[in-house]
Amino acid sequence: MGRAPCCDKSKVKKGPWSPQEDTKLKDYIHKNGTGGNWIALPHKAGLKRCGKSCRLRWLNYLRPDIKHGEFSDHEDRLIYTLFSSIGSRWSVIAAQLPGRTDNDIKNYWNTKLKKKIMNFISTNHQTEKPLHHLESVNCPSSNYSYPTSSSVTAVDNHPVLPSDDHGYINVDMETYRVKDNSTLFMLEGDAQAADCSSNSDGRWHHVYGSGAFDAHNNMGGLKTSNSYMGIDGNYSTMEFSLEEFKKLISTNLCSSNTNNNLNVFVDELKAEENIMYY
DNA sequence: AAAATAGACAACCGCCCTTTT
DNA sequence: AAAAAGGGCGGTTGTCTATTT
Repeated sequence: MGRAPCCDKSKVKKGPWSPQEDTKLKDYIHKNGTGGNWIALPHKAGLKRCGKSCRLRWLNYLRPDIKHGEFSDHEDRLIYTLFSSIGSRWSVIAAQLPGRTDNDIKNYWNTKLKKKIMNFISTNHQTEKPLHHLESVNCPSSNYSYPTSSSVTAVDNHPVLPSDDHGYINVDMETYRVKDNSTLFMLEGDAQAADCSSNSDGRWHHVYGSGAFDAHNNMGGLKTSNSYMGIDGNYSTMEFSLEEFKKLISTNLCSSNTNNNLNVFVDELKAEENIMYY
């Protein structure tokens, strides 16, 4: 037996909201707030709607701080970066984009952004770089969990990076060769993170902390145990060769300390051995 | 011009988790 | 401690509009 429905569906209006209904809901909430009970709200507000429907309408559309309109390139990159690392946890992603709702982002991803990115990866134009660098992102919470190989799927012919049961990717660096200087790697840990990019001569530089959330100290900034990472958003820039870079990663992955485990994602690989973490 | 199809996004459903009783 | 209720979330569907046939 399933759980009882939250309201009598036969007495409740469904489908698109009319402007009159919107006004009623807005007026009621402006005067009284939500009262901490969405189920009781429609009756009090004189709406023949399910409480959940009212909640959704308010949170996704009527709320005054909602941002409507086009997504910026910055937002595109942020969504892509977060989706690459945590998958379709839209509410977590939305929390990083002020004014955007999970529903909005989900719709945007499914209808536009995914195609845009797939198109970019498959056509692989040197001159076109809609997502040409990764955003620095904060780890959303202390119980940040990574998708494991069982929860990720290959897109087209792009293989999926293997990961262990804890979601940490087993990096076989031999698999990933830098074909040109536009290849990007992103490192991310549960309490600290680093971005890497390469400069024109193909050497790695800008290995820096991204101001990740430190779950253990409950504050921004990075652990200082790794000298190449910046502290409190102050990036310390060092140059790394690819070999040094590989060593850096393997050192961290070998650590038994969770804080030092790094998760590796590959973005925008432009070689025939393209790898997509999805 | 009309019908069919595709695109966009609002809205719903059902499940899960947390809080309350 | 257990059951019920409420809230939150992600997947999916429904509806409206734009574009193509």
